[in-house]
Amino acid sequence: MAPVTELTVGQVAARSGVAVSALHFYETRGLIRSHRTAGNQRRYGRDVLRRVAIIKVAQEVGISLAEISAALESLPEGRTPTREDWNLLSTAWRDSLDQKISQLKKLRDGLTDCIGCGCMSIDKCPLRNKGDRLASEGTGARRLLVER
Amino acid sequence: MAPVTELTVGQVAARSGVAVSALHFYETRGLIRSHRTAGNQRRYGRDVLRRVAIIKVAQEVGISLAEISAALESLPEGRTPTREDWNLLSTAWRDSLDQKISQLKKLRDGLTDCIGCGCMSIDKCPLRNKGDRLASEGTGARRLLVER
DNA sequence: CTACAAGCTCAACTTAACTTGAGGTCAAGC
DNA sequence: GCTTGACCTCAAGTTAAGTTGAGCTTGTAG
Repeated sequence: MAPVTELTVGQVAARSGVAVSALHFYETRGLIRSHRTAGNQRRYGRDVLRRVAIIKVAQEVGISLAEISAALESLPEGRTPTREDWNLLSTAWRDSLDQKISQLKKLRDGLTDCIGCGCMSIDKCPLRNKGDRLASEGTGARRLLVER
Repeated sequence: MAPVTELTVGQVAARSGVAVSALHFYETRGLIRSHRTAGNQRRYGRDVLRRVAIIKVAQEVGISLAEISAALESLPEGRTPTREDWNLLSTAWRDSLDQKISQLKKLRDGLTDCIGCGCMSIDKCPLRNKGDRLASEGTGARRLLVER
């Protein structure tokens, strides 16, 4: 077979809709890999497109690069996901999405309940108390964001 | 009437579950206000607790400090929200929450549909195409995050 | 064979929302 | 009246996910 067409960064960028600088960045983070030409330029196999696609989907679902990286690395041989692997990943990610959705729903319902009550009374407000509990849990550096 | 008890930063921090440094920070951002004692220490009225409560709730809903600040400032006289104001704010924020939820749902359903298809085929995958469209929209600096 | 586009590396900048630290002041208990 | 804990200011650091720019090399089309 003729060797599969290899792609340059520019081509991958164009086809994947990700900036060249982002591809470089992903590479430093170990999310994608490339080999180099004699002239030190990157060349990618076609599988990089799938990898990048997965990265983007996962990001849209609110998964951090670190987590994505971990998920990809957890695959045997660190290979680009096959259909089977993709089943596992997407199922897991869908679950995390589900969780996030139900969290937001809880929040929305809390907000809805609070409309008109005008309470925010520190002791009684359900939304408030959530925060209080969180805060009283420790004095160390607190999380930057809501637990997801 | 005896003057309403005033609170120190430390007390506000303890009662609101927000770090002292965060309160200072909110002040520089104009989210809360304080007056000073002869010795240049901050003193807060009780209403600051409600303000901080609102800030935290809004943040949990995924609203940025900038937006919160704008919302609070949009109130006549920049006052701490009354029950009426709170109705307006929480309704608006609930709507934005609703939007976010339905966006995530769409994403989840896309993910669900894609399970097993293993496609990620750049052309056919609905999730993929979303990204592609975004990318082909311009060559300028691209958004840091998904539009919310 | 010579432009000029596309690549390369590395360092620095960006935004949000704070935290941490240094160096100095204030206040309250004993 | 002194010690200790709470405050103060201001500058710099932190994390995520990239982007931007400078200075230099490759590769390709005419």
